[in-house]
Amino acid sequence: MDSTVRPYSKAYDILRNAGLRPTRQRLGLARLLFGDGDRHVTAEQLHAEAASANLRVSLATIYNTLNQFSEVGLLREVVVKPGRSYFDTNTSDHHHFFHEETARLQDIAADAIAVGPIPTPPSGTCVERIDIIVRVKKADK
Amino acid sequence: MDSTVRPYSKAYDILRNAGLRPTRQRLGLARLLFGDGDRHVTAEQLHAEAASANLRVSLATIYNTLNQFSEVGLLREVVVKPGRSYFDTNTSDHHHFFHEETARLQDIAADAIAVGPIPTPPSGTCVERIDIIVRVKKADK
DNA sequence: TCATTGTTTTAAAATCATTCTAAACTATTG
DNA sequence: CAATAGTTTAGAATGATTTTAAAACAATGA
Ligand SMILES: [Mn+2]
Ligand SMILES: [Mn+2]
Ligand SMILES: [Zn+2]
Ligand SMILES: [Zn+2]
Repeated sequence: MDSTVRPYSKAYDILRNAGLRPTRQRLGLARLLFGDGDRHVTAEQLHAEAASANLRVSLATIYNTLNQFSEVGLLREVVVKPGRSYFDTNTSDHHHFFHEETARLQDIAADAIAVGPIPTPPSGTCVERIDIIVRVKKADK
Repeated sequence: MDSTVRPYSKAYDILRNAGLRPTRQRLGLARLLFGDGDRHVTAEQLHAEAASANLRVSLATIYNTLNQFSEVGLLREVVVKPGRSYFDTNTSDHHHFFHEETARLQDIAADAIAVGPIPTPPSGTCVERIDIIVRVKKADK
């Protein structure tokens, strides 16, 4: 609870619960990712942030960690832009604004968009997830 | 109209109307893309299809053409999967099922999903497009 | 505490989709 | 046709991501 006194205890618990070894790199990245509010990060962004925080982590480890965290449900991958993956610390049901110019994602609460019934999925398939992306751009004056 | 007699006349008109020179490559690709119903293709798929149809086109030209067609509104790019771009011959307002296992897209008519009002876009921005992707997977028995 | 063992990290190379370059080719216009 | 601008292409380059294999580390239980 008191992350001033034990700054890694929350990260530690998150990793323990997920069945991942609490290594220095994973603890540091978990703290950056889950320390403070919901986030949408790319691998490069997180890598830069880790460097700023004096956490030495290779880019390969950033990718490994983001993928592992996604596999165990700590993160969710969001696909909005060709050639780049975003990882979302908000794993609950919700949607996104995507700012085309700045390439930033912003959450939309699930209950902020009323979606009617979805057409019956093709036979033999079931719905796994519904993604709604509201692409916005700078309002042209 | 009668593409049996003048097999390229439709493709020719499409290119003329779009202000693109009717080259052999573009005519052939337009015929593959727009010849018969709505399609969702990747660059590699179209390249393979062109080869099967004895149309010699480099992959660079496939990419150039898909991008040019998208710029003039003949195609629309759909982002559903990290690391791969899909191009949709259906440029009208609609949504998609995405089959995770087969990586195939399938149209959902715009009026088949009732979407309530979207939350007000962040200040200074306006909505450019709303993408809904219903991810489906094989129904686990 | 220490040795053992399996896991993780990493630098570096590899991969894959896509774009770029610059030279050869082609459609268009006069 | 000739001249010109637009197009195609092989091959190189790019950029994100993954893989490799060797070194570093965490866990376990004498
Ligand atoms: Mn992934
Ligand atoms: Mn593009
Ligand atoms: Zn989100
Ligand atoms: Zn479509």
